[in-house]
Amino acid sequence: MVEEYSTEEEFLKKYDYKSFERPSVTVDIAVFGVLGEEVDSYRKDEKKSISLLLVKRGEHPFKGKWALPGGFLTENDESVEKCAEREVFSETNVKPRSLFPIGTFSAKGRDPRGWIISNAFVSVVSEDGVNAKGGDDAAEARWFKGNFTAVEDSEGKMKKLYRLSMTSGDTTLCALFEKTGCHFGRDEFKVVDGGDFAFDHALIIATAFSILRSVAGDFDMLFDFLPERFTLTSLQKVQETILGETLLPANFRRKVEKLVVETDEYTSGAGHRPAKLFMKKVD
Amino acid sequence: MVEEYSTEEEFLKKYDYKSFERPSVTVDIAVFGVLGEEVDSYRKDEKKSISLLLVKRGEHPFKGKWALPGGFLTENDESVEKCAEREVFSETNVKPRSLFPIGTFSAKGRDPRGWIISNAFVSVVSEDGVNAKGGDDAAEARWFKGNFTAVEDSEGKMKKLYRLSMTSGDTTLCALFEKTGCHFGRDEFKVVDGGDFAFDHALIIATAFSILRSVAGDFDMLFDFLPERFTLTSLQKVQETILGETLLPANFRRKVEKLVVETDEYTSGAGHRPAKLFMKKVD
DNA sequence: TCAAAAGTGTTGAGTCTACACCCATGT
DNA sequence: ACATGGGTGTAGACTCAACACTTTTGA
Repeated sequence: MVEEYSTEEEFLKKYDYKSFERPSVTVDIAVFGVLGEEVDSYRKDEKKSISLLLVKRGEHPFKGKWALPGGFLTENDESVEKCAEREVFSETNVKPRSLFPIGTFSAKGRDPRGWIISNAFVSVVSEDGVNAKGGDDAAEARWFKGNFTAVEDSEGKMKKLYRLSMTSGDTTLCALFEKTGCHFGRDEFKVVDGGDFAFDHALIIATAFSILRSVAGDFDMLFDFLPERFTLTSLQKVQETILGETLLPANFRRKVEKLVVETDEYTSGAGHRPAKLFMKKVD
Repeated sequence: MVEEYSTEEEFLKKYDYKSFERPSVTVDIAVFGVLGEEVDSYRKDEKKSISLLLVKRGEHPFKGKWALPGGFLTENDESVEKCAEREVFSETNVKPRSLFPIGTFSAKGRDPRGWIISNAFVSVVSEDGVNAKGGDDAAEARWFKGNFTAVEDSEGKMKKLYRLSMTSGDTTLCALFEKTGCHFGRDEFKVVDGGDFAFDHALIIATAFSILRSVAGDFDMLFDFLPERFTLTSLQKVQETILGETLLPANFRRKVEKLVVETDEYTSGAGHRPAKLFMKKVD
């Protein structure tokens, strides 16, 4: 490689870029949705919660553990985004509304099979087209209700601990993290207890939750969780769910009114006053 | 691989994760600094400008073109961050203050040598310890004064065009982009004219500038451009340079006063009233 | 009738912007 | 003396959180 070549063409013919030691590359996607739960009274609206799609691994390593959907980058010249889109579709039968890169995870030892690095993404799917099912190599795919919050440390100690808790039916997965810093407005975490997640997926999930929350003010992203037509309250619920706090309806309406256009449609059959349906403003 | 293995151990022994087709992996870093330019009057302070480190390629492909510092991930089990840090140090002799992942670039055809994907980073170095010089395989390393702004389209056409212009001495590099969207608060660009940059580095640089600007309000990041002790005006200049707009000093001081602690040191010999030196508050 | 959500109006606290003004320095 | 940046004060504009209040529906 220190040899001299006179033309680029000649160089390329002799150059073997595969002759070096190199990692294998995977893609993992944190697919988020804001899904509804049934509720008691006919008057009340659905309670929403932030949900994340996980698949139970059908093969070694981590056979039987829960992991993010994803897979190897093996199709020649396929981009990581295309690969991520393909993997999400094969697990959910839904084309993701958006796909956002949240970093490459490449810490030593993250995969027992060897030197394998993962390009992680956050993806958002809308509540209407959601029907997860285990596809190809995944034994089972399920939506987990997720929660990622700072925990109060027992008096005195100043470590910033965060707990991830994910529930689906009778299955609950937990993990514990320490916040190690904040750069470029993005929190960084270290795993204290990886729980029962496969690979380093606990860390990827924590990062995904943190980044999702940090962009909770971006309404273009919030729209992706909803159908084309939606009520302002459902939009508010999405933001509240991601932020983990409630907002005052009057103030929320004023904030979003420049970002939406009203339609002439209304909801009905909800046990209370009908709500006007809105659409995202395209301008 | 569809065979059944009873234990994870047995599986790992037989599993050859390298048997699949896979890309080679590189790391490219947009190293930013806010550097001063000499000025005429003894009274005036240095004019600052946002600068980016580029290296002139000494080898094919793109021999003689300017590229971001970077290199292949070839050292077994090395993480992408470690690799990026090592590459920056070998080009600048400066440990980067911070390193922020801005995505993986993997579009088909981005590298003429074949299927090679790049993990891109933004890095910030402080103005005091900057002494760029061409290291190992790079023929020459130089700081380019950079500019990335929207251009007014000649009447009517609504395409959102952006121009990147980089200057170092008598060398000027230009490229043109179209903004294709905005997801998660991050602008996305398509190359209209890649100019004289190597590989797809025009696109990586545009993305880097855009992301840097989007986090210009994060003071922790701004501090990384400065020495440990600094004047409030120099901090203001850094933010102004990145934002591309001027701010009112009185308002700026009020905004940052909670984020810094004063020292008992002052500047001197500046041809005007001395300025108190401040430090980043750690809390 | 009434609980729940849809939707409007208002007030006061706090923040931000723009500008006016004085201070200290090296040549 | 004076241009230049360092630094403080303040009035008006603007934004936003909080709360009060009216409307409309399905059972």
